[in-house]
Amino acid sequence: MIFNIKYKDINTRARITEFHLPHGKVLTPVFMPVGTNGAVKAVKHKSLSDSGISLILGNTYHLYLRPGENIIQKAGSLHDFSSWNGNILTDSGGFQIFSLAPFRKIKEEGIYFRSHIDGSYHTLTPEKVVDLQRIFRSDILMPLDVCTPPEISEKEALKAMITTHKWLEKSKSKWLECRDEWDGQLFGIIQGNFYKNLRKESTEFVNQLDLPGIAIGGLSVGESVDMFKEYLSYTSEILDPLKPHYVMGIGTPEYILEAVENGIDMFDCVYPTRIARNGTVFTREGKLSLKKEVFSDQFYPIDENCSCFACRHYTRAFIRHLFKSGEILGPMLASEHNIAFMKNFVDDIRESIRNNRFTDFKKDFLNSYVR
RNA sequence: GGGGAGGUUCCCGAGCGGCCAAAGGGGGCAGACUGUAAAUCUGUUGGCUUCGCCUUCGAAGGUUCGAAUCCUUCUCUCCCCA
Repeated sequence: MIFNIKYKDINTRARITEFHLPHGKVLTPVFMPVGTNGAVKAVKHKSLSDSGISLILGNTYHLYLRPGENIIQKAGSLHDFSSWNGNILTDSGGFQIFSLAPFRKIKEEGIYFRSHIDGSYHTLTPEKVVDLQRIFRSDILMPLDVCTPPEISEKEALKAMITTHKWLEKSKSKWLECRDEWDGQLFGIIQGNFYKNLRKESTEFVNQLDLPGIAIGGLSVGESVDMFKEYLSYTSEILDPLKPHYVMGIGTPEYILEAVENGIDMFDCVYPTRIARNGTVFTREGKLSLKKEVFSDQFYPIDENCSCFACRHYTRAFIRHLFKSGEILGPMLASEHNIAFMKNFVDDIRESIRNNRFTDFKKDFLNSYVR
């Protein structure tokens, strides 16, 4: 994969990079909206491409259970199946092992779990997960990993990390075997929970595997903001600087600024689209919970300076009304706005890095962004 | 005009002598949401000087130690017959 670091901030580790994937060029820092089932919930592909989104997520675990890889193979690829012409990064299902814990058992060779849909029994191994993503023709593949919650013992964290490492080696071998079939890029995932020695070991392990990209996993899993910052900073400092850096599962504008400052290039999160569906939108002044009574007679856009469809055509008062009435258009407009917001936000971050004023940008943003 | 069924807290609706400021929905208000089992979930929803008191179950009286629940009258709504 062609990967170029285009600009580096002089005061922080923030940087602008560019890489080429089978479905187009990606400029970082980039925010990737999550489309678990091949669609960003409540958002049309056209809205995404209109907003300049070049890379979205899909989820191997979910797509494997439904519709199943056979259907996607028949369709040609996940892109063909979903009619999305941009890039797709597929997450492995490692996070589902974590979030659907009651249904699964982790063994050395893989995970045994019951479908959350119909209770049927399944097995996912690292090899199988790579193979599924091969069938999907994912532009970026994520390996199966073991994501763990905060406050587990060091022994448990070590065990999860070792499993993750073994699985990553298997994933790499499997990926190398089928590389001539398509140009999907496998990233490595760092684990190690909240133990610095383990984080260090995991980072070094992933670095030396020399994969196309590196992801920091196991953050934003319920730890405090301070813990997040501490472990983000600690881990990112020892990443191979010549690879794309991806922090999985963030986030909010605050988290993203923190990540960018630490040299992170990519991030994904359900947060912007989930809170949108639940009635909350981003603005540069902070979040607005549109269902609140105060918005009932605000006959102007969510954000005057936003050029998204929702802001060009609808008022806060009307979108609030849509939410209160249970109209599907409410979540659609809010989701579209939040995605546009995140896109504009990272565009501005990139601009500030290019002008060597990222630190000021961060300070100014946090000043006006009321939590 | 005759017969029947009813009027419960913002709405629908349970309760049918004390455990009732009154189940359960809905609506309202507020909070949460971070590699999506989420167009979801949680809290709250008569007032106050809040381990207690006051007002409240169509209205007014009555029975009772005690009434949303029983009795009387009035009033309103719905259904059937004329």
